[in-house]
Amino acid sequence: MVLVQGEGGSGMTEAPAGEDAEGRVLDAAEELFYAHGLQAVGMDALRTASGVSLKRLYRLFPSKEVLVEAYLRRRDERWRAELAAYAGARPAGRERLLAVFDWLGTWFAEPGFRGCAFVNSFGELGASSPGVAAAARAHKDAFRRYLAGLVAETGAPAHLTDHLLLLAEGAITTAALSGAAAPAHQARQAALVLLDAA
Amino acid sequence: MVLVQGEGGSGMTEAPAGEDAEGRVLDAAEELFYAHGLQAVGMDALRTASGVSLKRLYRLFPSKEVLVEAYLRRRDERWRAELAAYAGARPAGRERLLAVFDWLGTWFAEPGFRGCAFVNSFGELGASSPGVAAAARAHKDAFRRYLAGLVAETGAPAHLTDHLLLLAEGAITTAALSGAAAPAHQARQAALVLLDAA
DNA sequence: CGACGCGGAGAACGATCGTTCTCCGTGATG
DNA sequence: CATCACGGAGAACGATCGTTCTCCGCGTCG
Repeated sequence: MVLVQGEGGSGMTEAPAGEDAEGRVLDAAEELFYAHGLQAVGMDALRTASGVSLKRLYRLFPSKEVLVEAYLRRRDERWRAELAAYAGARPAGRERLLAVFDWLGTWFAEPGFRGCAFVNSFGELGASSPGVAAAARAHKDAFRRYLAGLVAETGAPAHLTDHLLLLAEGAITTAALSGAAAPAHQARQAALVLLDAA
Repeated sequence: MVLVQGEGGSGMTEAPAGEDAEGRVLDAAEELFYAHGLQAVGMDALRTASGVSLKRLYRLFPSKEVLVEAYLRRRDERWRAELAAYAGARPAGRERLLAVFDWLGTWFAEPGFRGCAFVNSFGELGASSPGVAAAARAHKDAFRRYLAGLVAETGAPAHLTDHLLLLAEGAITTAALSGAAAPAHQARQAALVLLDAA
């Protein structure tokens, strides 16, 4: 009967940080994994940062690899939701499509910006972890599909999607390496040229 | 007197693989670090792959970090030399500039291609190793300078350099994640549009 | 021919990591 | 009030890593 042991047992016994244990673990994972890399963050650091005991942590995520994949999944969802919310506030068409690059600019300017979490994770573990590689590919595919939708709204030919995707990816990488937000504006300018030529 | 202990002592005692110890270590480092990542490759794997004893390895490179930076330095030089040789064989101007993207296509199609070694290294250790971060920035700066020279040869405005740089970076990342060489052609098409519009 | 010193193979060392286990306090239950 | 099961803190464990040390063979030089 009581074998459920799913959440807090008898309904919300304690909730120190206004969130449940899984949420606090994922918050800590997102902050630490993104800032320091996957291998550089140990389970003990996650435990300290989240305040969730090691035992509970391993019941929620049976291995570090599972936790890493959960981190990537949630980051993908949040990242795309943020982008969609930002661009969705602009009128459909060229303006919304170009807003993607404006949003990149605000992202690049955030403190602690360190490039694309999926590119970084893929570079670090993609060769040895099929799960990480698959998560990175899924993220990029989803981003491309979103971009394709915006391109279609402008009536531009579909192949423009790939060109703009390259500009966006290049801007993310270049902003991460250089530490500047300027690549977002440069990408927007180039995108405008491609859009006008299409 | 004999305190020099620089190379082989009394002139080339043995050279199993047609190269000196430092060269063999760097060859092994380039292959293993690029294929598996920096942290995933231990000094013991380098020793086995290079055939150079641990003692000698540590005399050549006093720490793993020094070896990693030497690997990045040499990879930067070789990468740019290959690119320059390929593009330099084409007539100066638009053709040579576009040849950069052709060369990217041949690179992407190589077996074992796993993206930009500098982006991968930066994502993995850039946050904790200033040397790795500096090497990555130096590589990207050098590539940008080379591209700027080619742009200047075409008579196009200087700001085209940054736009083409974003296309190239985006192609590298996208090719790595997707495992396809197509991004090189897409980037070339987009570059042609930008070039025509300039 | 005998002593020496360099270099290689690999054991050893201390640190750290992912994962599991032990011990103890606590809160609910009869 | 006594019992018990659960969860937390953190020690323990085995593996692995970067780095150093030991031991030994072998070529060199007086």
